[in-house]
Amino acid sequence: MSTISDVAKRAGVSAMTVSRVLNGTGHTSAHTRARVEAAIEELGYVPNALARQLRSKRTKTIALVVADISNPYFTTIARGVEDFFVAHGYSVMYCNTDEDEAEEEQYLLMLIERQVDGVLLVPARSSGESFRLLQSHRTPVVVIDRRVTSRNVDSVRCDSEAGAHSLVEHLVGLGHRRIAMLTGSPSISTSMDRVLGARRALEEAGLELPESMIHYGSFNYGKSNQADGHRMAMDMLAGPEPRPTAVFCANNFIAFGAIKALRESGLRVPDDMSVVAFDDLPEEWVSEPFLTVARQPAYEIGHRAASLLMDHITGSQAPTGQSVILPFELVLRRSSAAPNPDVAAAVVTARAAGPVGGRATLPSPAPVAIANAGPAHRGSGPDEAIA
Amino acid sequence: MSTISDVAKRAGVSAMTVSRVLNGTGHTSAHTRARVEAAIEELGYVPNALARQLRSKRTKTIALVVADISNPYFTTIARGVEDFFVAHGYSVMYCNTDEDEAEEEQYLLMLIERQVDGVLLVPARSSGESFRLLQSHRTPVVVIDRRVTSRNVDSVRCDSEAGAHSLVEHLVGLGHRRIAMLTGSPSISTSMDRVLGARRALEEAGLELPESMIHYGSFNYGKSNQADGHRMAMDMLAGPEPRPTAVFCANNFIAFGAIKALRESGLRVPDDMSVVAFDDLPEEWVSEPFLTVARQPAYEIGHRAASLLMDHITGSQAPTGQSVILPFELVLRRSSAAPNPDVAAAVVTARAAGPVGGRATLPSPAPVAIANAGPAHRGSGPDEAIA
DNA sequence: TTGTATGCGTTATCAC
DNA sequence: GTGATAACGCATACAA
Repeated sequence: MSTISDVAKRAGVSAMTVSRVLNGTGHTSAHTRARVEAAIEELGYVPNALARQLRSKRTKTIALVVADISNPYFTTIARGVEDFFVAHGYSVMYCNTDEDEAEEEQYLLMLIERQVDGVLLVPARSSGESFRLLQSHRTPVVVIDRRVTSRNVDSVRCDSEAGAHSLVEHLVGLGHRRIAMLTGSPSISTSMDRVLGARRALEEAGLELPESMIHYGSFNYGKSNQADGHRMAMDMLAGPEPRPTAVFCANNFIAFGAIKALRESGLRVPDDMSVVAFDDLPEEWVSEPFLTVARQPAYEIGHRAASLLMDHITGSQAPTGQSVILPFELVLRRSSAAPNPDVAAAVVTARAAGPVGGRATLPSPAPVAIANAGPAHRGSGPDEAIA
Repeated sequence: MSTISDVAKRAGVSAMTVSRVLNGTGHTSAHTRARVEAAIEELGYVPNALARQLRSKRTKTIALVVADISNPYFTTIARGVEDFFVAHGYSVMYCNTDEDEAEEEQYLLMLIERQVDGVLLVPARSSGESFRLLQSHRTPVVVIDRRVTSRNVDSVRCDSEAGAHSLVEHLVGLGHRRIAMLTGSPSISTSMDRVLGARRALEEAGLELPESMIHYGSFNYGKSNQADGHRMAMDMLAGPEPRPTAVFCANNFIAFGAIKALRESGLRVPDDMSVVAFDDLPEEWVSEPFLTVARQPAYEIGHRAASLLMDHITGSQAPTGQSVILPFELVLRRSSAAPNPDVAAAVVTARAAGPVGGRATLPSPAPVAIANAGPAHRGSGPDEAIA
C-alpha cells in the first residue's frame, strides 16, 4: 500500500536513502538508518517486487516445467530444486505440461513474459523447439530427465539405458526368455533409451526384443487421469501366445496400471508374471515394498540441475552442452522371480475361469535385497559420469 | 529483448497503438493492425509482464500455501486449484511451509511483495496472525483445510469431526473397546476436530478416550523426512498394558509410519491391531488398497476454495466469514476387522519372540466395500453444509 | 553520507 | 483512429 516515498517523507529523508537502507547498499549513518527503519515499521511498508524487478531486470524467480508435478518422481526432483534455490533467495514456479507440446509452449511464453531468470525443463519432445524459444530470449535453461538433440544445452538425467539393461539382465538371470516391454512415447528419449537398454541385455543373452513385444503409451495420466499401463498390459495379454513370463515397465505409473491389469486378469505377480520397473515410490508411502525397480536419484537430479542453472544465471559458467548422467540404483524385491512354466501353461487353458490356484501368492514380508549399481556402466567418476 | 517501442518504430506507429493491438482495446484500423502484427512477428516481440503488472496493479497470479505439496492430499487440492485458475488465465505459485510459522510468514511477505492477487492458505496455526498480515495489505485470502478463530475470513474444508466419528463408530461396531489415537499438532484445528469426533463416538458407546490414549505428533515429514506416525506408534506400543486393539491415525502419513512400526514390531494388521485413518492415496498408486479410511474430497476442496477466492478478487462477492464444509467418504477395507482376543493375549507373552503365528496374514484380494457417508452429519444441502 | 535526475516497459488519460 | 504525455514504484548514475 505505502510506497518508498511515503517512508521517505515520514523519515524526513529522500527515497534513495530508504532504498539504500532496504538493500544494504552504500553507506548510511546509523542515525538515519534507525529513523528509516522506524518509519518502515510504523507504515508496515513492504517493497513492491514488481517495480524492483522491472528496474533491476532480475526477478529472482526460476521455473520448473515438468509433465506432472503429482508424479512422485517429479515431486522429488522438485524438492531438490526448491531446496537449492530457496537457499539462494530464489522462488520457484511449477508448471505442468502433461507432455503436451502446445501447453509447454504456452507456459514457456508465459515464463518469458514474466522474465524468469531461468528455466528447468523436462521437454515434451526431444527435438528441442522448446528451449530454442527460451534461448532466443536469452533465458538460461537446463534440461532435466531427457536427451535433446541440440549441442548448446546442458542436461541432467539418470542413466536410463544402463538401468534398463540391469533390470532386464536380472530377469534373464532368473531364467526369463519372453520379456515384454511397456514404455512411453517414442518421441521421448527416456522411453527409447530404456528400450535400447532392454534390447542390449537380451541380445547379450542371445535373445531378442522384437517390436511386437514393445508397447508404446504415455508416461503419465494426462487429463484423462487414466493409467496407460493398464491399457498396454491388456494389449500385451491379448497378444499372440505364448504369453511373456515377465514385463518391464518403463516408469512407475505404467507399472501401477499394469499390475492392476494383471490382477484383474487373474494373473499373480510374480508367480504368473514377473514385473520390474523404473522409479520407486517414497518408502514411507508403502508399508510392504513389493516392486523390483531401478531407482533414479531424483532429488540429486533436481539439485544438480538447479546448481547448473544457477551457474548460468550468475554467468559464472556458460553452458557447454554437457550431460550430467547420474547412476541408478537396482532394488530387488518380490515382484520378480524365476518363471514358473507349470502355472504359465495352466493359465492359458484357465484364462476365462478366473484366478489359478497353486503356489502361495504373497510371500510373507521379507528383508529387501538392495544391490547398488555403482557408477553408470560407462561411468568414470565415483558417483556419476559426464558424457 | 525488444520492447513495445521497437515494435512501434518498425511498424511506423506509436507505442500506444501497439499496446491497443496487443490488448484488443479501443479501435484500430485493419491496416495498421496488420502492420503492427507483422512487426511483432518479425521481432519475436514478447510483452514484459512486469511492466504491465506494475502499471495495471494486477499480476494475474495467486499463491497456494500448504504444509507440503508432496503430500498427495495437498497435491490433489493443488490440481483442483490449478484447473480452476488456469482456466481463468491466472498462474499459481506453490509454497511449502512444513507447518512452520516462521517459514509461513516469510512466504506470505514474499507473496505480498510480489503483489499476488490472492492467497489460498493452509495456516500453520489456527490463531490467525498469518492471514491478518495478508488482510492488512488488502490481499484476498481463503483458508483451506482448517478452522480459524477469525470471523472475517472464508474457509473450505472437510468435516473432520464427522469423519473421525464415523471411523471410530465403525471400530466400535466391530467390537473394539481400547482404541488409541495418533494425531497431529494440538495447535492445528484438524488434529483436534478428529480427536473430538473420535471421543464423541466412544462416549456414545459408553466408552472413553483418555488423554493417555492420544499421541500428538506431526502431520507431515518436515525437514527430517521422518514419519512421526512411526514414533507415535512405538510410543503407543511401549505404553501400559493392555495394548489397544485398534488405532485411529489422523492422516495418511501418520498411518504409513504407524503401519511400518507395527510390522517391525511383529504385529499384523488387522489380526493383531486394526488401523483406520484419514486420507487416501490416489487409487492408481496402490495395486491392492488395504487401509480403511475417511476420504476427503481434496479436488473439490481446492476447486471450491479457488472459486471463492476468485469471487473476492473480482469483487463480485466480499468475504462473509463463511465455512464451506464438504462431506467425507467412508471407505472400508481390510485393515479394520473384529478384534482377536486370542492373538492379543498371545502377543503379550511372545512380544520378544518375534511375529506370532496363527491366522493368515493377508486375506486374498477381495472386493472393497465403499459406504458413502452422504452429507455431513449436521449437513443441510445435497452435497455439502455451510456452517 | 545523502540527494537529484532519469529510465525500466507498459498503459491511462487526454488531445488531435 | 491515432499520438503525446505522465505515471506505476523502484534503483542506477552521477552530483553534492
